[in-house]
Amino acid sequence: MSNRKSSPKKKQRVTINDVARAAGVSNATVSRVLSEYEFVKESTRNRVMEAVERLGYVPNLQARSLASGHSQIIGLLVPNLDNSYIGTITQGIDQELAHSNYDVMLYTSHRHPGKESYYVDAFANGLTEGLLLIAPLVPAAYLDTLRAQNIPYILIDQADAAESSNVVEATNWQGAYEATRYLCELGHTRIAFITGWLGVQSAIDRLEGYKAALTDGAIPIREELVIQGDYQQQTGYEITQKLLQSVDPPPTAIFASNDLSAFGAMDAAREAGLAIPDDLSILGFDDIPQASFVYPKLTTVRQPLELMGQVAVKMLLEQIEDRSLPPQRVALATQLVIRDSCRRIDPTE
Amino acid sequence: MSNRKSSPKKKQRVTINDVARAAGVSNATVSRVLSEYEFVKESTRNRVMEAVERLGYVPNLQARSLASGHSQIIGLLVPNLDNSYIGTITQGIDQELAHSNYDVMLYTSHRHPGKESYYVDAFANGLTEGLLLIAPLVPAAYLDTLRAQNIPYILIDQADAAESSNVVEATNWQGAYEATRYLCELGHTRIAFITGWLGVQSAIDRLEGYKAALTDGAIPIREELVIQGDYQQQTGYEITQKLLQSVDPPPTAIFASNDLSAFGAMDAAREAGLAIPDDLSILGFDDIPQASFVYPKLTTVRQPLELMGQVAVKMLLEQIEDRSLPPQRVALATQLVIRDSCRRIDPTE
DNA sequence: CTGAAAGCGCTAACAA
DNA sequence: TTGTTAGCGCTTTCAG
Repeated sequence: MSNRKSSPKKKQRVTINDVARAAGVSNATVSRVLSEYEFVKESTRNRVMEAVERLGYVPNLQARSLASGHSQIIGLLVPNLDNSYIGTITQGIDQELAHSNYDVMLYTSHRHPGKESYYVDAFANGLTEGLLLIAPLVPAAYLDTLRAQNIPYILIDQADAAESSNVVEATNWQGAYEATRYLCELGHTRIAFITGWLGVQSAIDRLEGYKAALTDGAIPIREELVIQGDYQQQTGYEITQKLLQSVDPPPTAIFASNDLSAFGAMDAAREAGLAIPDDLSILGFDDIPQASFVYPKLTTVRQPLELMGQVAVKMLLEQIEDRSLPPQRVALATQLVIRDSCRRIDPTE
Repeated sequence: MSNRKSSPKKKQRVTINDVARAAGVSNATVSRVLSEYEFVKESTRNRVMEAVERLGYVPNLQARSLASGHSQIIGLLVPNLDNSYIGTITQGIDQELAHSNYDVMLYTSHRHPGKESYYVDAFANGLTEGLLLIAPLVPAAYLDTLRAQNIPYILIDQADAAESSNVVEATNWQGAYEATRYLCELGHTRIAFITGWLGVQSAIDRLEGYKAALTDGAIPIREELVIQGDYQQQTGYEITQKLLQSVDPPPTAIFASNDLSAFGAMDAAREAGLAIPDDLSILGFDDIPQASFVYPKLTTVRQPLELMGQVAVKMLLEQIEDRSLPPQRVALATQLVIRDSCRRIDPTE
């Protein structure tokens, strides 16, 4: 008989009822103690905590969410994870989350390329209380459903047309304007521009900033110097190769829409036998960590990536708490970081 | 009366019962259809699917896991996300996961530094069916509990002493040996070594490989050339600065335990006015994407990071399916990738 | 081949 | 201050 209850092999999970029994209270009381409900007698609380301790009880999350309607989980949708642009933003997200009780589900959009509906389902399944979308993604594929399901979401570094989206971005236009301006002031007149993926607004804004600065500097915009990229290093490399071969006279400066593209450009330039910045100035956008570690150190427009992540989390949690909050858009200031990849040239060159 | 049911504002979620009612069957039947149970009459199945479609029904994940005991979620625990070492592994994880029905929860160990217990709870809460741990982490803090809870886990790029751990790693010893050997063959005799964080076995293995190669090359091991690092770029930078100042005669080559440290070393060397590889050869470990984009391109020991991620997922899913599987350890081959950061020197130099 | 019914572990009124 | 009682939405016997 006695060996019945001593069987330790029962790997059954400890439930709230076990704790309740052990503490001689009802499960409701245990629940109250665990959710830090105020009106529980000190002694009862102690008894419960002791039992929790002793049994090694850990609440079951799905049961809790099912009953309460809150999962305390947010989703993070990213195109991929192989560059530190995303990584840095995520760092910020993470920091902010440390102050909260939320955890994060990771969704990568390339896991099911073209299967946006898969994700839409995943978001709608109730697991996730809100969503952080980091650019560059094709938001249109998700956003309608998200709105229909009334799931709060924040777009990071990419605006969309709908008024109802929350977005955290940087002052892309201004950043690009200022950077281009800087290049002009260094005497450059043949400034090529490698765009980002033009499916997102931020890429368009950067392009517009570039154009505006040229116009203000009385430099004609030459379409053959504006090439469509996609934020990938490899593409930056290929574009630059082509640019250097086919445009005559060649540009004296290249402004890339993100640092990764700029790295690609540097590489192509070097392969073409051009010294940076002596033969060619290169300027990036983002200021990811490697920007200060490549050689020469990359002059770039800093986006406050970490801060963007933090702000996004803050906004999202607010929206989750109070669904009636009006949508917000915040644009954080960019800053030109002058390092070693651009040099002054004689205008007559 | 009629306006009662036309009220479209009821933002209540569509449940399985709604579908059942709409299709004129029981919820059990809907469940069967959705879980692709074989023995459902064709016509019934169609009716159900039609209703699912029409109502836009998406199953609630927590309810499903609660009832079934399976969440179809695995956890990914990483130290951080700001470098592409983790990113590349994650890429592999992701690819493999694309074939499965599992999603991933992301836990970063620096979110709650020192609060390992927080994570242990998070893992034990039933949300996660298994765990992928990417180095460098302090596994001891988790593993006991994981084992006690019988949660399957895989250590990536870090072994631990316990026989019972599943691990996916690379041939660290051999990789380091071969690389050091290469440096010797280039004529180097003063080869400094920047270790990784010695809390993980892989870092120790690399150190041992380095030492063994020196010994085999009849080169004495000089302790002042072996400096303890931690896999961070910044640390690699600081160590190299010190190394170049304080050791006389200075090393002619530096072998860093990971690429990030190697980048730091390159930077310090350059600041000290040394040309790479002319004045100093530098060799890394990992072959993260940037390795081929820094200047000069980094010679390094390639770890099959993506593959490691894929294999880890495969192993984990197997373990989840069948908890009784014996623990496995697989070591994937490394490969020396010779690029431009090392050069032959005259032994008399 | 399908339905009824009993939970999974927890929360949240409602009583007491 | 605490217990009782319904569920949350789904899966899974067990009958039929």
